[in-house]
Amino acid sequence: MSSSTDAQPARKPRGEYAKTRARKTAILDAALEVFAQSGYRSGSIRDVATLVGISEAGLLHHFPNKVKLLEAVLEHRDDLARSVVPMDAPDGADTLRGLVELAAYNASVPGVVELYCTLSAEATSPDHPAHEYFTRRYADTRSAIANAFRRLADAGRLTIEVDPVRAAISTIALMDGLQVQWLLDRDVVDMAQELADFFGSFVTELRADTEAGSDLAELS
Amino acid sequence: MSSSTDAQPARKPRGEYAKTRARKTAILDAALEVFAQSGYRSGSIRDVATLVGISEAGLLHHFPNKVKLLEAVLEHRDDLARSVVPMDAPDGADTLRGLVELAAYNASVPGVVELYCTLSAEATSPDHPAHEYFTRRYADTRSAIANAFRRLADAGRLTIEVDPVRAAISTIALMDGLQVQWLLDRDVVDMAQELADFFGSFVTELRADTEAGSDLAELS
DNA sequence: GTCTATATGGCGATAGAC
DNA sequence: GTCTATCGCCATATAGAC
Repeated sequence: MSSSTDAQPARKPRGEYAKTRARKTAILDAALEVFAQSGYRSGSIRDVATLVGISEAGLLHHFPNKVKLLEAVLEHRDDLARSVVPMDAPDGADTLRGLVELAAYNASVPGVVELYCTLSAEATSPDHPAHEYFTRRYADTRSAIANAFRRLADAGRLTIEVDPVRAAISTIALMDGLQVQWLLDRDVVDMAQELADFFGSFVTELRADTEAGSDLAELS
Repeated sequence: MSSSTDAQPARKPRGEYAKTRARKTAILDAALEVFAQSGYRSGSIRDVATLVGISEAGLLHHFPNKVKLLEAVLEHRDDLARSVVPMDAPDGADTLRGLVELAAYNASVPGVVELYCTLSAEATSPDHPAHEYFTRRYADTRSAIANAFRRLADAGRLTIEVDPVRAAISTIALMDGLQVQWLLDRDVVDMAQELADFFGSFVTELRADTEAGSDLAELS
């Protein structure tokens, strides 16, 4: 993505590049925190810069403007999520288990959860800079989860007849909605448990295999 | 709530009061639209005033500051929601049906849905002016719906054993999450239908009685 | 009850020194 | 690569005229 190394091939073997990269990830972490707290529109580049300990102009050297910064944060985050959930596993149950694990993991990073809740709501407006991103992201997630349900249905592991796409919609809705309630009152809501129970209500043999996820859940 | 009629009992029978009230509701409607579009933090009093067709100062005559305006909008909206959903009906099924009807009605007022999605996400931050409001509101709604499930369980109308509070949590989560997806892509999601199906998966005899709600759903 | 005018301050972004 | 300084804009809120 970045073009900072395009021109110079192998001259000047200084430690500069590593330093820049460290600074960049520091900025991304800070941006995550600020955007999570205040949303994108109200969160200020100034706050991010202060949190990192540099000036506004210093920050804008690394990310040319606020929108680019947001996009970088979202991409950064998506890489991580993709590593937790095997979205196109041959066994649909693995995907569902991955989602439960993700819910459990999320309970350990409230800042990230806050960012996504706030942003996905904000980005509902068509003129929001992340609107396209979220529209695409939801469509992709929906079809990936629908595929998982389809594979489970083919394997005869669904106890009732369900429309895969609609089951995917409900699954995502449940995950999103649980996050809001969890953020407002963390003692009342166990996101991973509710999600696992939801799956358990129409998928066979998911519960027994999901112990790893349950262990993770106790970290919260 | 308002104190504009407190002092003067019956003197000066002019049309002034009515005019003020009309202006006030016009402001509330505009505020709803602006806050829905941009969220509370980014939505500006200036935009609201412009939309109504008065000046900023003129608006601030009716609502002393931005926070008071937000509170008025939320109260205004809650009155309406309460009139749709019988939260403590003796028959729990009536409450659930009310929720499905509410989901169907919501599909006809995207601005309101947007407001609540954006605000509830924003208000997740403890320092948000509406944080207390949403915390309390979610707790109240949760216990009301839990009561409905409890009554249904007592009447032997639940097909599986469920914890009333957890069922309430999932119900609310589903409703909230469906709203985000619906706002992003209104053709893919039918909020009322998904909610009704969810209830149908463990409540008996809800489907047959809910025709009125289904009719409403087709308005979207 | 509504206006204009203004005080005060935060915002994103740019220019140019080091 | 980071800084200071600054521009131009928009925000909430107040003061005072009409």
